[in-house]
Amino acid sequence: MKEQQYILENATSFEPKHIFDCGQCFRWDEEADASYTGIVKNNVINVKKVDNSVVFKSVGADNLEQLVIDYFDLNRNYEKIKNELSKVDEYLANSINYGNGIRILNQDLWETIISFIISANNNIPRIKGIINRMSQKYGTEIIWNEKKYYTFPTAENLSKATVEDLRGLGLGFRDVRVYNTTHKILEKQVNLKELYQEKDTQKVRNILLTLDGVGPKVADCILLFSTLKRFDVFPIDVWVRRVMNELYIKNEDETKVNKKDIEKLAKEKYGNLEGIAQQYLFYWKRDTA
DNA sequence: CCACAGGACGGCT
DNA sequence: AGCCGTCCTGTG
Repeated sequence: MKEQQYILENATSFEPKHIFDCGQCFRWDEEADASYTGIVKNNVINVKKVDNSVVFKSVGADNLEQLVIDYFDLNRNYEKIKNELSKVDEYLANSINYGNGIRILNQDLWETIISFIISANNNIPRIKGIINRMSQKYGTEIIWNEKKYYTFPTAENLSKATVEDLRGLGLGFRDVRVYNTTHKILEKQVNLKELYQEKDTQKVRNILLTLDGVGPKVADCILLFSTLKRFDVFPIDVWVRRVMNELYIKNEDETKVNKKDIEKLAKEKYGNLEGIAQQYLFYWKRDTA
């Protein structure tokens, strides 16, 4: 396989660390040379920021440039988005300054659904381990620079795993959820392609909520981080609850803060860009914790 | 030994 | 509709 390369010049709003460390993806690892290597669809891609350029390398991709433009959402003007959101208040402006290179990825919908079901009550190292083992067993091998990588398994391949198989990979109580959702999607009880036809985010969200293991937070993550690409959602995890409480609500006990209140506040302040605002706030709060 | 980590679910009031 | 115990596993 011949190695391909694509270089993005004058890359503002593109910082690999910000992108890969803001909790939206699980298949990227940092290399010794500060580049990142990850798996996108059937490709292994290496990303490195050099001065103001970003160098993408891969093998086997039909069109690396198009793949990268799609995945990293390069046609979206983040400078404009950041300018707009920075006007909201000083808090958000500061968090945007902190995570100025964040971009929200266009990740495969199926992969995003399963990944975030696994993320429930879980931490990132373990989530990544589970997904790696799953891919190793049910994905396809790719060799690059003499190292083995594995694509995320298709629904069809993953459906060959029994609940016990999944438990063996370390999914814990999420095994049944992944099993049920895999089969539900494969049997088209939920047709993923149809989700793209529906404009109303809440209707898509309600459909996602019928999947086992998909609750409010996971549904919002799927809507935001996948190719569904909805910004009018506001995933609330412990970190977002914490930061929203500290900045605005100021309840003595953050666990008592009502999710509805946070959602209302986010909608009022950040409007239809609330999903992107959430990423800056989350990254800032979690990274400085 | 226990607490807890990017929640969901089900069985209670 | 809200509250709360429970769910597997690795780490501190």
